[in-house]
Amino acid sequence: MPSPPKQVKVGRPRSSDKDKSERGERILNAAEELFALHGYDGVTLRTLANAAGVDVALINYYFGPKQQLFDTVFKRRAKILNEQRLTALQSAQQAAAPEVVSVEKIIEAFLRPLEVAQESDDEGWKNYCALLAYVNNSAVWGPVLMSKHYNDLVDIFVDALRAALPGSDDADLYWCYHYMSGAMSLTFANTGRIDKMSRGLCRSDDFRAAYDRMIPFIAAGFREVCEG
Amino acid sequence: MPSPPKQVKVGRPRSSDKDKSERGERILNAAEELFALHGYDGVTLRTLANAAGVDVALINYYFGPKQQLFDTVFKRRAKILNEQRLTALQSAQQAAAPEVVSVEKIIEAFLRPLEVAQESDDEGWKNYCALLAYVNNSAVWGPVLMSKHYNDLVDIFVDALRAALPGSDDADLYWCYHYMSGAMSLTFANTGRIDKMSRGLCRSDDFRAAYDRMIPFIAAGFREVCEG
DNA sequence: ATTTAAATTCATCGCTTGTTGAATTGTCAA
DNA sequence: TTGACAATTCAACAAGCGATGAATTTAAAT
Repeated sequence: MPSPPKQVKVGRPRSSDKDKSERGERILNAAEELFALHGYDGVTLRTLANAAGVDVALINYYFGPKQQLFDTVFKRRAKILNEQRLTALQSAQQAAAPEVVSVEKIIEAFLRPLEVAQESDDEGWKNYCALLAYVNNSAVWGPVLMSKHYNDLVDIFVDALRAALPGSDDADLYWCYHYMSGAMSLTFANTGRIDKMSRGLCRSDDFRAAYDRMIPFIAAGFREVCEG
Repeated sequence: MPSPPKQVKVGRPRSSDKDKSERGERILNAAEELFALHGYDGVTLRTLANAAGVDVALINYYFGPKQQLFDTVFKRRAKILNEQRLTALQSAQQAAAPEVVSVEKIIEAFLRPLEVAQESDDEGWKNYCALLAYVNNSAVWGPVLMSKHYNDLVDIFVDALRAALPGSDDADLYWCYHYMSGAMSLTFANTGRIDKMSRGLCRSDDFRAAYDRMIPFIAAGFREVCEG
């Protein structure tokens, strides 16, 4: 019997073919998911092409070589996350004016956008959080990509923390920020580790539980070290 | 002119050849370093063989397939670290008896072996800490390897924390432990991130600075969430 | 002395890798 | 209606992948 008409057509698709468009986005989404799960070297362009329902060569056509694709994937939501964190901080500052905003509110502005993203129905954010943990903890990617896309935000948040914790040493502030960064990336990476560790009592995907406890935890840490 | 006598001999080496022995260890050490830096898929057996000064086939001869090698590398120092943490906790408990040991002392027992290892002249521990961060933050390896090699220790430390923070909820304890785990793995991963972030004010390899601040930070967090 | 086992190198297997050039088809402006 | 350009598939490239069986040399056991 003849195999079904595969209908794989070469050349530019008709613009009426709706699912033939947004292919760039489909590539980015699949890349985000796969990179988050397997890391840079754990993903082959063919696996990725297959997951995105796209020919291998198209990846290079849109995004250039693999490294550039990785950077593009990482940058995409970094931009969004930065904006959301920034506006959250600014509105907290306005609400507190003329007083300086409290440590809790600053940390809330830092974490809330992640929690909202995770609870949203855009599955991509879950993947991005895992990717963030991968990059943040890598000695190869971390100092490059994190610094490139997040350093400006760090400056702003450290400024706010310095104002909220008057007289504190800058080294203390940066170290505490680093602890927060580590706790944040592991927690929102959603690895399933805490599920096993607690034998099902806590669930990795219960971001509300993670978020609610994390704010007092981190805030108390900052206070203890920076104004103790 | 004739090339210099390469002298690559086949067959079992003379036992007098000192540098020909301990080849298994050399493979493990090189694997530890490379896996920590590039992750599981970022390391090829040929690169590894080259770094260890060994033939490719020897890796399989000693450690079986690649996955098994990875597990062996991870397990090696997990065993040591577990023992050191455990004895540190037990001697803290003896020193505090008949009182229960404080939160600070428990966290100290958890972190101190890492700090000591990092400051030691065994370079391998630095690599292992980075590997730990990689595994801990990976959704693929984390729930498997961390649970396999560290869950027993978690139980013991959570027990101690429960005693130090009477009346606290177990979910609170596990979440706080998770935050500690995240802060620990990023901090000791030594990625160089904080150097860039703080523009040289803090240094990734200043483990003493990281350790000294981390204990009050984490302890205050536990207290706030679990007995607040 | 012989035999058995351990430790090593080498050559090779069948597949997979990232990347690219050429061919094909469609759009859109001149 | 033609010509430039955008979007896509296909086929192929050289290089590299993990794994392994065979050959070789030495050590240890009998």
